[in-house]
This record gives sequence, C-alpha cells and structure tokens, in this order.
Amino acid sequence: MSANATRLVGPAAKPARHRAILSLVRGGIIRTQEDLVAELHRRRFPVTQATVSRDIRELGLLRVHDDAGSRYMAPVAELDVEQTMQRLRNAIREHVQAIEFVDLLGIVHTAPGCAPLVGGALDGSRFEEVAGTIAGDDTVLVIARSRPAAQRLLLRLNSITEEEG
Amino acid sequence: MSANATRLVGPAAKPARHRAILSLVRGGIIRTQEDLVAELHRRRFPVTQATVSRDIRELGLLRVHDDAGSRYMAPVAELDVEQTMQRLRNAIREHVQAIEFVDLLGIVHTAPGCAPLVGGALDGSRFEEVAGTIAGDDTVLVIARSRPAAQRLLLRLNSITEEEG
DNA sequence: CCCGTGACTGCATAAGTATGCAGGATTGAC
DNA sequence: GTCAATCCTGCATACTTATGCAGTCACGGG
Repeated sequence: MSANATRLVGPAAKPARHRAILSLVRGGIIRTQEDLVAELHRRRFPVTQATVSRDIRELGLLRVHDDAGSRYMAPVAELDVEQTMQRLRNAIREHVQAIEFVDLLGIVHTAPGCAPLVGGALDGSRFEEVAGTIAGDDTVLVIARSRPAAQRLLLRLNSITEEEG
Repeated sequence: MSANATRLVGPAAKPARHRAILSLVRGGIIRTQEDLVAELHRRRFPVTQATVSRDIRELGLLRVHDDAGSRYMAPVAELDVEQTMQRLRNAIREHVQAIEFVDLLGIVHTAPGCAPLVGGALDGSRFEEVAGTIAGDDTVLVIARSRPAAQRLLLRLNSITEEEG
C-alpha cells in the first residue's frame, strides 16, 4: 500500500471528517465553508469546499445569524420538521381523546397525565396558527392567533387523526 | 400626498414587511430569498433581494437543511447564543454552591430545587465538552466527553463564577 | 426655506454555496 | 482477473446571498 499515512483520505475518511466537522462547529466559530476547509486541512483532511458543502447538507447543519454575520451550528433535534411532526402524530393518536374549539381557544382532552406531552409536541411543531399552549394534567389549552387560524388549526389537527399510520 | 396606497413602501413599511416575512417562513416553505421576494411582491411589498437579505439578518432567521435542500425558518430563542449564555451565567451565579469534578463527572451542587434549572441552562449552552446532564433536586451531574474536556469545562464554569456582572 | 442627519433601499457586484459531470477507488459476482 | 455497480471526490460553474456605494425621503434645527 502506498497511501500516505499522514493524510486522512479516501471513502473511509468520511465518517471521521463528519465527526471533525461537528466538533469544529460546536467548539468554535465557523462562518464559511472555506473556514471549515482550512480547519480540516490543519487536521489532515485534504478536502475542498464542494465536499464540505455536501457534508454540511448530510449533517443537517444550521446556519444562524448573529450580529457579526452568520455561522454554522450543529443540528438541533427540535428543529427537524419531519421528526417533530412524527412526534405530534404519535402524541395525538396515542393520548388525545377529543379536540374542540371555542373561539380562539382549542381545548384538547388527553389521557390523564399526558397533557404536558401533547402540549410539548404542539409547541415543537411551531404551527403558524398557534400563539401558545398551556398544559394541565389531562387538558391542553391551545391559543390560536386568530379566528381563521383557529379554523385552519382544527382542520389540521383533525387531519392528523385521520391519516393512516 | 401622492403616495400610491396600494404599495406598502417607504421606511414605515419595514416593520410590516418583517412581520410578513416571519409569517411566510412560519407558514410555508421558503427556500431562497427570491422566493421571499416573489411572495412579498404578491403582498404589495415591492422590494428586492438585497433588502430581503438585510431583513433576514435583522430578523435572525435560520437556514436549515432538509432532504430537498435548505430553507429559511423563524428564529428560535434556544439558539440565541448570547441569550443562552446569559441564562447560564444567571443560573450559576444565583443557584450554584459548588462545582467539583471526579474524572469525567462534574458534580454541581445547587440550592434545593434548583438543579433542573441549572441543568437546563447547561444543556442549552451546548458546550462541546458536555455529553449530557442529569438533574436531581439539588445536584446536577454533568458528563464530560473526555478528560481534557472535563478540565476545560471546569475552567469554563469557574470563569463564569468569577466574571463581573 | 435650506441644510444636515439618519433611516432605508436599489443597483451592481463581490462573496459564498450548491451541483452536473467525470474520474478514481472499492466491492462483489462470476 | 474482468466487469459492473457504487461511493466519494474535485473541478468548473451555476446559483444564491451579502454588501459598498449612492440616491431618496422624512425630520428637525437654524
């Protein structure tokens, strides 16, 4: 084998490089993909911006704005739209007994003790229609942003109940 | 006044436009600034991509990756680095009595009942060094990712205690 | 009224990111 | 070994975003 042992290269390097990237964005401030390329070179990963672009997508990194510009950040499970919706579907199907709206207020009846779980799933879904929720023991109060929003929300929640799994 | 009442234009339009942008990114899928420009035009905000770029920075929008590409998302308080660090500083200064490390484990003694608050603040800070935390009533257990990480973490937490207000 | 100031924006373009394509490496079947 | 299929990557470039500069407008002071 003639591979240069000081360079982390080839298909096998990808998982290691991904770990390095996560560590870099968690540990320091990475503003551009070129920053990342430079840091990776220092760690013996001889890659280009194109590869880093693909890595970033595969890792699901976030780009956030701060007052000095924007930077990359490690992914946050709470922002994964699909995962979050799945959680809401499960919560509704398994623990919700009834949903009713009175004007702007949605009253969601759940199994005893399950209200916080359902409320959390609703919060996590960040529906445009929802201003906020309050969870008791077996009831979640959902405050809609407007009457049309309340109507849309009811439809949306009902459609979740009706989907097949 | 000769202003065209059907166009939302001029300095006064900015706050309204910002609200519209937030609503758009919460309500639908916005993948590029040009998408946003198009939607804003439909809502009578005759702006260009340059202005939208500035708006996005001012609003602190996030860019997240999903399997179809990337999209914009409304800001999430939990990701605001400064706010999160401030919360940690407050939590440590007000409720923490002692910090000690045993190998990879940090033992943080807090006032009675305050451990969950302190643990939450630590989680929120997403330190690279921290694998996770467990909060009881008056103690938070912090699991570091490695021994060097544990040492760095101890320094970091101590430096928070010592900062001035 | 005239001027200075500050906020806001568009234009043009620089800066940064994503991707079609092709080549090299690896794996597994035969 | 040979071949096909797959994965990974770089190159070049298309696409997307950020920004220096200059112009417009509203406001307040003189």
